[in-house]
This record gives sequence, structure tokens and C-alpha cells, in this order.
Amino acid sequence: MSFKNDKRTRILRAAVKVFAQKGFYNAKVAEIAKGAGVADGTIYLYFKGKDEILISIFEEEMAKFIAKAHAQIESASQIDHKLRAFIHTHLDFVKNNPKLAQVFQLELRQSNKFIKEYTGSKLKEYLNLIGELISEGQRQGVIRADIHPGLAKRAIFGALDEVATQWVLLKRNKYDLRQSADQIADMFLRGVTNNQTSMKGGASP
Amino acid sequence: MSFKNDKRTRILRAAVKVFAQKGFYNAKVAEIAKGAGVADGTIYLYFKGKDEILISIFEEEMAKFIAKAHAQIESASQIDHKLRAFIHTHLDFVKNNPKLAQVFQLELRQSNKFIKEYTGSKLKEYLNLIGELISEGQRQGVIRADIHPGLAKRAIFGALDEVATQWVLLKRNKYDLRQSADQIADMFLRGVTNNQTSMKGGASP
Amino acid sequence: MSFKNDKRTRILRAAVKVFAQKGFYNAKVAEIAKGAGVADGTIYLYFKGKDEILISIFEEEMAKFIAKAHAQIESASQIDHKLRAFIHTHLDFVKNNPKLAQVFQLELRQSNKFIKEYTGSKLKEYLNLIGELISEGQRQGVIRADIHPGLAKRAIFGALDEVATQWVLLKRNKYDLRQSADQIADMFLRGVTNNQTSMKGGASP
Amino acid sequence: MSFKNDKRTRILRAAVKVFAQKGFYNAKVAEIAKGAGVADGTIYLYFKGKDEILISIFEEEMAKFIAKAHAQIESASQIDHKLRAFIHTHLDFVKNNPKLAQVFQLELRQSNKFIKEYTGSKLKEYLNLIGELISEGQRQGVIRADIHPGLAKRAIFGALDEVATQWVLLKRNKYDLRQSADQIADMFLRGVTNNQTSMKGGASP
DNA sequence: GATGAATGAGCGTTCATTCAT
DNA sequence: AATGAATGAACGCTCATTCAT
Repeated sequence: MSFKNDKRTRILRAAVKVFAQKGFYNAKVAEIAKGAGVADGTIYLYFKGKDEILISIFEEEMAKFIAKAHAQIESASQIDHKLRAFIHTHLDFVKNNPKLAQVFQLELRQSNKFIKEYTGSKLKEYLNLIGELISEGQRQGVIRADIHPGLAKRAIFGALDEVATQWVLLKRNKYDLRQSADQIADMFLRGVTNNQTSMKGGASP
Repeated sequence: MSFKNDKRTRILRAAVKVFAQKGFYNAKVAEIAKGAGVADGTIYLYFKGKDEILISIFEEEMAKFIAKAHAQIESASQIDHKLRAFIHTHLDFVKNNPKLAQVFQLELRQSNKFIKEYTGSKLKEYLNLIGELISEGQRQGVIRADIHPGLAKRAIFGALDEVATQWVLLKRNKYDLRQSADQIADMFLRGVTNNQTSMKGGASP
Repeated sequence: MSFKNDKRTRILRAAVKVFAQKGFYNAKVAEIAKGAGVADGTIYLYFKGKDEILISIFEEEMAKFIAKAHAQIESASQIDHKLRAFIHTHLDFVKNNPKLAQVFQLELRQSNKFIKEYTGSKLKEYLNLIGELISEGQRQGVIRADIHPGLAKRAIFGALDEVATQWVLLKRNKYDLRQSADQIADMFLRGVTNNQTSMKGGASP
Repeated sequence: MSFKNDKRTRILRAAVKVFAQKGFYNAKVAEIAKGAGVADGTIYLYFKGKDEILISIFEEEMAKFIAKAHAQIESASQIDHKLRAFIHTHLDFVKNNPKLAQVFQLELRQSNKFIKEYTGSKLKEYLNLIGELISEGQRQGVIRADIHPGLAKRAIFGALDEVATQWVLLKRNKYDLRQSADQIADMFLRGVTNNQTSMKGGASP
């Protein structure tokens, strides 16, 4: 009534719930339809198929999330603070959206279509937030020039993703994600080693 | 004849081939059986189901791989070299075993059983190789004491995993994995920032 | 504007095209609507359903065709010429209206409704053209009195129908339909045997 | 137990029953399976799909029927008697196998696969029985040399087929098929006209 | 141990038709 | 009359797994 695309939104919302609860493969389209209060066939007016629902959830939530991450980055002035802000935003999202996180970390990867045919732009866009941070830092001379932004963005994303997945899998979470965020930021910014000691020269004097 | 578990081995070998070629969900048990030269039913004398074949591949290849990674680590004397050796070993494996890498990076994750019920020890064992490196480095004072080994191992593994997945997905690989390995090692050892400059103080003099 | 039932006509025209191209079962009502430039629902203002479109095509084209066949028959003076004219008209129609022929010979028969519930008058009317020719011939003494017109009309129609179907199926038509028409007329008028020889008495003297 | 292909036969038998009762499109594979006392999936061990069941029924019953028709033809000595025997055999089959006749005359034609992709040999073989009769008659000089056997076989088959279809459709059969057979044989052998009268010369004296 | 014929649960998707506007 | 978004029934087929031999 009040919203355009009312049904589309309702379908997506219902799908997140069902996917998180049953898993992608066990989720029945009929159940999503029921949850959304539409007929089974109606779903196919808005989405090409079950995989596309999943991918749409990803794309659309990512769009929102990218905007938020972007804002968080902008609110920091220095590169290291920006990267730290990014990392925090990433893990905060996981912590604050457990259902979506379940879908992103676990269910999404079970869709062949997503893994092997995903051509959407949001993931790339998200990764580029990191890539651009690195590049910017290099221009400022804060980040080493030999760092390959295209690799660094994958490494940082991969680290966050893995930690996020563990957090989702271990429903009773041993570690605090906020603390983890800080540690991960430290690792990437300063490395795991004691800076005083030149690693090149070795640990011994 | 000459090998104990001849059939078991043949089944696993055939499965790797089929999984890599068709993907886990499109792989048919009958096709694996045919590739292994056994009857469909025979497979169930050795494995509980399709997922268990996949998981067995993982467990057994990981066992070999862990041994190799362990040896590589041992062959280095300093912690940083050990970590660097580990990272190289990981990405070398990916590079040198494209079929297995495809299975590990992509197909394995489509198995609900693996994702949600995996209880094998090999992944943990593998991650602990990293964890122990970190701990050892901390005991030596080379690695900062505030690093949480349980988190660091996930972060390092995640970074490698993500890079490996990209490498598998982009069949024509833009970047050289050996070079990537060095960069990743640098990132984790030294961080991405210029060490000389205290990040706390900011980028400007 | 200018035509009464403009839309109805456009729907039928579009339907012939789509049915001939895709076959009755693969033809989508939506596609017919699109072809006719009307909304899906509009079709149901003019026809009860998909089958009825098909049947309407048949009925209406048959009406035209019956008129033509009738005229052709009338233009001949003798019964045998009339029958020959009829047969020619039938096969000429097939030859000159390939799309309609495809629909009549192949698609129409896939409609359960048409096969099992058809109650229209046109087919009967058409068959009666033959039946009446036979009867007329009998009154004139030209056609044997023991011929059952109701059976003969089916036999003649069946022969023409089968030949027409073959012609439609074999897109590259081996045989010439005009020549076939003459042969069929001969067969029914004179029989396949050499008339000189009494068949009852056998072929040998 | 006692028969090889026990299941295959049971499936075909059940299918004839269900197809005749419900029609091809309304027949459910599950119902055929139930009727045959096998699991749904078992059907697909013997047939590629629903259409193939239908086509197999046709091919296999035709094989039997061709043998019988062949024998009937052989038992007659003269060409005209042979053709008459053939026609009788055809319509006797229809009369004596109402369920099969229903499937052959009505349901078979609703299968797109059968109509448009049928490549089996039985129909051709059957038609050739007639074609060869014609040819043989021509060699004996009993049948006019200008008759095209390839066309005559279609005409005769078409006539029989149409009459058979009517007989099946009108469950309460007005006319006797044995009598119809004789009439049809007469029509094709002697033509519908009074032989005494030269048609060329016209009907009037 | 080995076989492979048999099982049968499971479901995404289409599309003719309807009906509120 | 016309629209077109919404409906929802309907089902063939696959294939992992079992089990009698």
C-alpha cells in the first residue's frame, strides 16, 4: 500500500528469514512465498529463480552496507584510522545482523550461481573501498609503496571473512568481535612482529 | 593387489576428478563409481555418502599437506622465515594442485555437511600450525605478546584462502602466486605501513 | 477503427503465427497477446481460453474455405469433375496456406478440447460437401448405390488429410500436391485396379 | 519372476490402461508406476520419459500387428483379396483392441514428440505393407501402372485411420466396422463410380 | 566384499486464467 | 472494454541411497 515494491521487499525479507533458518538448499520457494504473503508464482515476477533471490539479498544489503562503510571511513581523518574504521564496520555488521551474516557467510556460498556466475558489482565495490584506502595511503606515503592494493584488499577481506564465518558458526562466540577488529587492524597496520626489531636483520642482535 | 584399500583410493581419485570437473552438486555418485571402476553400491562400503567422499578427500589430502607444511616450517630457523615458508607452502599447493584446489576452494563449501557439521581434525590441525608459530614467536619475543594466536591463525588463513579462491576462480591468473605469498608474508610480519613512521603520531612529521 | 472486431481479428492472426511457429503447447497466450498488441487479459474478452482460439481459427478459416470449395464444386458440371475439383481445392489450400495447414494438420490435434469436445459445425459441413457429392452422384446413377456416403466422405477426407499431414511434416516436399490430387481423385473414382478386368473373377482368365 | 522384462511389460500394460482412461496429458507417471507395481523412478530405468512410454507402446504393438497383418495378407492369393484382408485386419484390430485403439487414434497424436520427432520404423513398415501390395499388383498388371504406391499407401492408410478415429470417438458406434472394411476395400479397388460407365464420357448416355 | 537394479522423496517453475482497477 | 499484476495448481524427473543376491 504505502510502499512501492512492497511485495519485492516482503519477499526478500521473508527469504532472509527462511534462508537463515533452513539453509539455502532446504529453503522452499513456497515457504518464502508464504512468509511474504504472496503466491508462489508471484516470486517469479520479481526474481528469476531461487538463486536470484539470494543474490539480490546480497546486492541490496551490500549497497546499504557499502554506503555505511563509506561514511565510517570518511569520518576518520587518517588512513590507519580509516582502515580501522572499515574493519570495525565490517565486523559490527556481522555482529548486529546475525541473520544476514548467516546468509552472507554460509548460505550464499552454497549457491553455485553465486560462486561461479556472480557478476554483480557490489562485492567488487566493497573490496575497492579497501583497495582505495591502500592506494590513498601509498600516495600519502603512509603505506609502503610495494604493497599491491589488489592483493591487500583480498588479504584483508579474507581475514575478516574468515573471522566472520567462525563467529557465525560458533553460535556461542568465544571472542569479542570488537576486540578482534582491533587486533586485525593492528596486524595489518603494524604486522604481528615487534617493530623495534628489524625482521630483515633477524631476531638476534 | 598391491595396495590395501585399492578401491577406496580409486574412488577418491575418481571423485576429485569428477568434483573438479562438474562441481559437487552436479557430480553424480554413479559417475564417480564408473571412474573408479566399481559398482555404485560399492562406494557405500567405503563412505557413508557423497559428502563423506568430499570430506575424506579433504582430510586425507590435508594430512599429506600438513606433513609437508610442517617439514617446510621446520626447515626454517627463524619465526618470520617459518611463517613465510608456511605461506609459500600454502599457495604453492594451490598452484601445483589445480584440481584439488578447485575442490578445496569451491566445491567443499557447497557441502552443507562440511560447512555445518565438519568435525574432522585436519583443518584445526592445519590452523594450529600457524597458531603455534605465533605462540612460539611470542615466547621468543619476536611476535608481539598482545597478538591472539587463535585470531591470528584465522586471519592469516583467511587471507590465504581468499587469495587462493580468487586464483582458482580466475582461471587465467593475473598475479603470480609466489609473489603474492611474499607480499602476504610481509603484510602480516611488518604490516602495511611504513614502520619508521609511528602511526600513532600520524603520517606528517 | 475501420474494422469491427479489430482486436479479435488481430488476436486470431497473431495466434496462427505463434501456433505455427511454436506449436500449440509451446505457444504462450502472452505471446499471442503481444503479437496482437493487446493485453493478456483482453484475449479472454474474446475467447474462453487457449483452445478456443485454436478452434476459432479452425471454424473461421473453414467457413471461408467451405465457401471456396463450394464454389469450385459448383463450377464443375459432372460429379466426377466436382469431386476432382473438391480434392484439388483441398490440397491447393494446404499448399497455399502453409501456416494454416501446419495449424490444421498438426497443432489442432494436440488440443484435447478439439479432439474430444469439438462440437463446431464446420468440419461436419465440410465433410458433407463430399457426402452430398456422393449422394448426388448416386441419384444420377453415376456412383454406385451401395456406397455409403457417410463412410465415403470419411474415407476421402481421411486420404486427403493424411496426404496433407505428410506434406506439412516433410517440409521439403517430395511430391507435387497437384499431381497427388489427380491421383487421389482417380483412385476414388476408378479404383486402383484395371477396370477392364473383373476383380471378382480374379486377375487370371 | 517368470518373465524377463517383467517390469517393463507391466509398465507398458499399465500405461495403456491409464492413457486410455485419462488421456496422455492427464496421465500421471506416478499413476502408471502404481498400476505397474513399481516405484516412480523405476519407469525411468526402462523409458526416457512419458513420451517414450507412449511411443514404445506404439512400436511394440505395431510390431505384433504388422506380423499379423502380414500373415493375413499372405493367406490370400490374389492382390485384391490381399488388400481386402489388410483392410479388414486393420479395422478388426481397432474393433478388438479398444484401449489400444484409443491410444493409437487419439492419445498418440497429442504427443509432440511422436508427431514431430518420431523416427521409429514401425509406421513406415506398416505403410509399406500396403505400398508393396500395390507394387506387386502393378507387376501382375492387376493394378494400374500409373498409381503411385507411395501415395496410394498414404491414401488407403488415411482412409482407414480416419474411419478408425471416428469409430473410437463415437463410443456408441453407429456403423459396423466389418461392413465399413468391405466398403473401403471396394472403394479403393473399384472406385466409387459405376465401372460400366466411362467417366470420361460423362454420366449421361 | 561386491553388485547394480530398484527405490521414492522431493520441489522449482510455468503459464493459463482471473479480477481489481 | 481493457489492462496486466497476481494467482496457484500441477508434476515429471533426478539421483543418492539401499539391499537382495
